[in-house]
Amino acid sequence: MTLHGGFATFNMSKVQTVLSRRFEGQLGGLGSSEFVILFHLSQAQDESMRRIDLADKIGLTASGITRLLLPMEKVGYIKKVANENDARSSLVVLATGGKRKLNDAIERANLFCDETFKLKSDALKTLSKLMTDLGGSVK
Amino acid sequence: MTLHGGFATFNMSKVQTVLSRRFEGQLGGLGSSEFVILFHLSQAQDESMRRIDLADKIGLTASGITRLLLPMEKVGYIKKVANENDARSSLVVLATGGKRKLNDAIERANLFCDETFKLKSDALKTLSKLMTDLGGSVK
DNA sequence: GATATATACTTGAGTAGTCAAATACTTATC
DNA sequence: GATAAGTATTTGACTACTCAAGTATATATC
Repeated sequence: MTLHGGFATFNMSKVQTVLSRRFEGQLGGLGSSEFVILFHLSQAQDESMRRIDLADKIGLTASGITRLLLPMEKVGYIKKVANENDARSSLVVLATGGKRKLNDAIERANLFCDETFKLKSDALKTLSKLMTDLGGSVK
Repeated sequence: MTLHGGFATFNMSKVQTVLSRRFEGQLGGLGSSEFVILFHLSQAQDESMRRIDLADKIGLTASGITRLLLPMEKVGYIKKVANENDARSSLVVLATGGKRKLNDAIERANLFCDETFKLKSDALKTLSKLMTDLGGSVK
């Protein structure tokens, strides 16, 4: 049945908007995309990435990244560093302000996740795996 | 492990944005939320719903619905009908223009789904069920 | 080593929402 | 039947993006 995919995406869209709206309220003034950016930076080698790789990683466009990073640089969450090997791209580096904010947000996020997913841990494992697979293959 | 939920939602967010961006391109000028609205209207009794129920169904706020419906009424996809039983709310009714547009979009959507989910049909069934459950329980 | 093509990023203009406050009606309580 | 509290919708001001086009640099080809 071909609409399987359609229904899955309808509901995914709903779950995602509702969840991320609620999630955002728990993040201490951080947008959920900002949180994800800081998180990925913290996991990356040297806590830095090219903007384009960041965009791919989280599924936004390059221009979306530019617009999101602008205010984050102003308040000192990230820094912009020239790329020696390729002058077209600059590197985004996690700054100390961003590290502090991220750790704070992770604590809140953990509480939120515990609360939200308390009773659904089997389904959650399945979901997590599915999403990780899909997240890697979608382009 | 508490971050299970976090990772699941990160990836869900990515899958969702990427997928819905691509989906939208296949819809013949319809936004993906517009598509979902028309679809739910077509399934509803008398092809009509209260705005607030529509909002709950698809996970948007009432004001989001207001803004989305405005242009859709202008181009004749839906109509606004007073509610006899409760003058606070008006009913949204699927109009002929919307029906035509929806059928057209469903055909395209089917092609898109076949194409996108071709090789992933097991995972898809699981995903579909999971999302339907979650979509019902999330609030 | 010029020329074409591709990549990384930014910018202008627009869209699809959000939240908080305002309006208009309904329901419950006394 | 007035008054309070709740529900449905709209509006103003804002955010978080998108796409298309532009700029700057890099890479491949001849």
